[in-house]
Amino acid sequence: MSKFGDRIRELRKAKGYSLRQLAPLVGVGFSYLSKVENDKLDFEGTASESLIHRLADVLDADEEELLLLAHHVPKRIADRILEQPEVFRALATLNSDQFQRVAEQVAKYTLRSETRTPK
Amino acid sequence: MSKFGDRIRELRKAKGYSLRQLAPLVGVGFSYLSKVENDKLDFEGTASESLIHRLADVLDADEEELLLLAHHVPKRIADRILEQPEVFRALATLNSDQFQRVAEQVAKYTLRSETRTPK
DNA sequence: CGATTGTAGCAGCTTGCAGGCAACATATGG
DNA sequence: CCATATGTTGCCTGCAAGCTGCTACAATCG
Repeated sequence: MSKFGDRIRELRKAKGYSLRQLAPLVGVGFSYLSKVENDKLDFEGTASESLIHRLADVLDADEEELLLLAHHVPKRIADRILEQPEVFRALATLNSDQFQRVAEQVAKYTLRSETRTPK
Repeated sequence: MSKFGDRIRELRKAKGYSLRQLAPLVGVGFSYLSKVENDKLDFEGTASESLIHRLADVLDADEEELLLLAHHVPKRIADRILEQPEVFRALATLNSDQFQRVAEQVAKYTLRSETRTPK
């Protein structure tokens, strides 16, 4: 269940790259990329944030999505947490129902701004 | 402006420990502790999460508070983010007003459960 | 004064992360 | 069948984080 690796492979194929083609574009060896895609890294863990950044760039992907799949907290979110720790600490304490309601409120605000720029 | 170091010193003094007394209790050298308190570490960065954990333990402090002061995202919060990424991504996108309103809703829920256990 | 405390510099050392390399297997097309 | 492109895997290495462990020195205080 390595969603991250699967997603990378998906994106790579969508661009028609082989491992050996993509590797130099993101500045690593092709064998390392294979391990990343199959979650077979020597150590316990995932690709570095900087590699994910380059991958997102070259593959025209959503960097935050990739970071999250690789179990990294994106900086944009981390910064907010460090600015307003109490809010996030409280948020993490809520039960599912309460959290769900907060999520709905957040969704409302988000929808509103998306509605202003329709296709 | 090293809030973290200052807080550690505060907690240590409150317990009446000297650097040389506290150091063995958390398993590091006293000179290293001094550097931690003064934010004068050889490298760019902060104390490790494991050291912060032991400090919180020995000093009877709030581990999450210390982690946040040291610019680490506590696991409990990180886990929530990885479970519900979309919510947190949206949350980080809100402007100050919107965020403020969400914060108030969260605070309400939190207050309610605190009210059930009065002093 | 002498003992304790904190500050600071510097030379290591250990571990884990990040990635390279070479050999191998597999597949595909002519 | 061969040649070439592709993906997989094991081992090996470089480097930086996060310390240790001195040493020396200044400040404080009883």
